[in-house]
Amino acid sequence: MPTISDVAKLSGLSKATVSRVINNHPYIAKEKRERVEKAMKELGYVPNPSARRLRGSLTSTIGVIVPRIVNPFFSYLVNAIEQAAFKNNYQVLIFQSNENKDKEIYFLNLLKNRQVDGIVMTSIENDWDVIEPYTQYGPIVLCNEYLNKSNVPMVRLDQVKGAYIGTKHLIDKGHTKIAYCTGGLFAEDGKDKDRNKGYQQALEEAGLTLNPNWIFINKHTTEDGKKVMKQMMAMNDKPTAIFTGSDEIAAGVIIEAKEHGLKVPEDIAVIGFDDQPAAEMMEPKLTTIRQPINDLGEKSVEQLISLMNHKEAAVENVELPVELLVRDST
Amino acid sequence: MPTISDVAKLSGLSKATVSRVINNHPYIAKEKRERVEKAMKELGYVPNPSARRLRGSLTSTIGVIVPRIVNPFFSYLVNAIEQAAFKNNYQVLIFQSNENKDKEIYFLNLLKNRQVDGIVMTSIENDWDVIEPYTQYGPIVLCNEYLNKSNVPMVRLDQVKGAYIGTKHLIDKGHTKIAYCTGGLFAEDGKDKDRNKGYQQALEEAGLTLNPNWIFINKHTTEDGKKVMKQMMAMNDKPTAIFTGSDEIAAGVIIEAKEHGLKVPEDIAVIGFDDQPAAEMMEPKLTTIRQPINDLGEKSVEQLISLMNHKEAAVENVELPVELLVRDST
DNA sequence: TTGTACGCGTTATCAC
DNA sequence: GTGATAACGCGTACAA
Repeated sequence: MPTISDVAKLSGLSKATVSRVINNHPYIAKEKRERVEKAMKELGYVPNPSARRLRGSLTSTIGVIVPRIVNPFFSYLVNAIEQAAFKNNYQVLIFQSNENKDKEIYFLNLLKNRQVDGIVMTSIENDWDVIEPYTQYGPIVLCNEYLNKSNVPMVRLDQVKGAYIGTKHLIDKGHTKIAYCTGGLFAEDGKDKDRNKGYQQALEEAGLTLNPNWIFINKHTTEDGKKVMKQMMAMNDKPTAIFTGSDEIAAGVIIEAKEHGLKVPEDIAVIGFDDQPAAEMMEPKLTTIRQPINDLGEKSVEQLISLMNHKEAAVENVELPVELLVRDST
Repeated sequence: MPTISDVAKLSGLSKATVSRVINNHPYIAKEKRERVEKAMKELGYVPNPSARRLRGSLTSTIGVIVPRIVNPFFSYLVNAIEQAAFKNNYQVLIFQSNENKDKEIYFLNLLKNRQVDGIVMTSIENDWDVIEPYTQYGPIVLCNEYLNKSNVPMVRLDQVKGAYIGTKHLIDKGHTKIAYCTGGLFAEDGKDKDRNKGYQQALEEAGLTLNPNWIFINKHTTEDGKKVMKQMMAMNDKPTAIFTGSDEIAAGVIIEAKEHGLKVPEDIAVIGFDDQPAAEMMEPKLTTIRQPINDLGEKSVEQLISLMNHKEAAVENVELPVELLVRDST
């Protein structure tokens, strides 16, 4: 592994000059620049990022923290971020927090140590109070997450509207008994609170009252969806439609419904969330809410880069629109 | 960002002693060790990985190169690798090559620069001749890839058997006209050559002759699957079954078949590959070949770690078994 | 058992 | 325009 000194020696110039060539400084004699470049090529020289970082210069590297990479939503988001970063000559480090607080802290420390110039967080495990101190070492952008603190840049989706248009769509189809799944606890304040609001808003507007029996909390997976369907079938007063909160849950609901001879959407209408690839593979094809994942990634990177370049760039909050995709399950 | 000197100052000891504490050296007085630990906590000290790497010590970091993270096969594989690495106190850096040769080289250079101690490659874009030189800087393990060079550790699946048991299953079901999709060119030597072999072997054993019209090359996506189905319908002599090579392609075939009123498996039997989550969500549920992705990741990491620890550990080639999952599409 | 001093590869400062 | 040189934070040989 050749170093800058090797290049200097081979080209018969000083380390300083070589460094200047590497970093595109002005005022270098054409002839010397070429000698350096030739030497670099000859030795297969590559600058050592550790040394650069240690020296204090920027690293052209940003980090992305995701909870679980196997979740398609996040793998698509990571991809979008990676593409956008690459366009801007940034390299991406991907971290999986596994919803673990300690791992999250570990990754944030990479900011402290200049391993990365900035971080995109697509989930938050720790309280903001413990994350906040890290912002002094470099910018942190919240992507798809949302906090009631004012000084954090956030890029996110209009979740209220997502749940609202989904529920509204079911109402427009004539449904009045609409079940609802949430990944959280259906609390005023907490996970998925925006979606809860959208759901309730649509109900209210239509003059429908919320039936607590039809609210399913802490649901995430296809298995959860199956369980939900089982529970609904055991009810005396059964819902005729369900807003599931994710395509996975929707899949479980549909599988279980068919298992028992129920027809979708005739007996039970189902609406998903995310528009994952599987949504189109199901039978019936799933009506769902599409989230502009690519925009989400792009805006986050833009935001981060501008923050990295001008320390005091305006902290901007971006809210992206979601979209209803009507297919065959409603 | 406090440094080792700050800790030394605060604890009233030397940098050397602090360093020893950090690295768990023997022969440190209990009392001093505690003073150091107290100081570290007090300052929120975290060692700077760049400095460590520069100094030449190992980094407890391994890199994983994947072609596209949005491909569920790879996101699950990355997850498996990450979990296994974490268990062994290794950190994982994930790189997406996007099937780009230059990006691959860029990542391999991180090995040269000691950014990572070793690399798991789950795909290979460049010729081995250009990758090989990098092995002198640290171990490279091929995971799910396969090369006819003897000195590279490889952990992979028995693809011959995968295609064989899939095709055999269709034959056992009474099919004699079995189409086949490959991601490659159906050449003797090249991408997917093992699967090609398995397919042909099963055919031969059953005394069936291969019909070139039923071989579809360069297929990868759900869209490709739809096209394949269209092509098959336009044939005079139509296959009654198809080995698709991936669950995505299988999904496309099934969607298109149903679109045209064909019944699966009565009119056309379909078998996938991978056992992705979507396989169970489809209607009919997809018969497919399950690959032991977790084992694949675990073995690769094991292999890599043993190579990193004992320079001259035995280069081991592991071949993992695949499994047929019979569901409703055949 | 502890401390001193050097070097890892790079870039910025200063002097020429 | 170019070249010495110090400094970034750390780990280790050597000395004590």
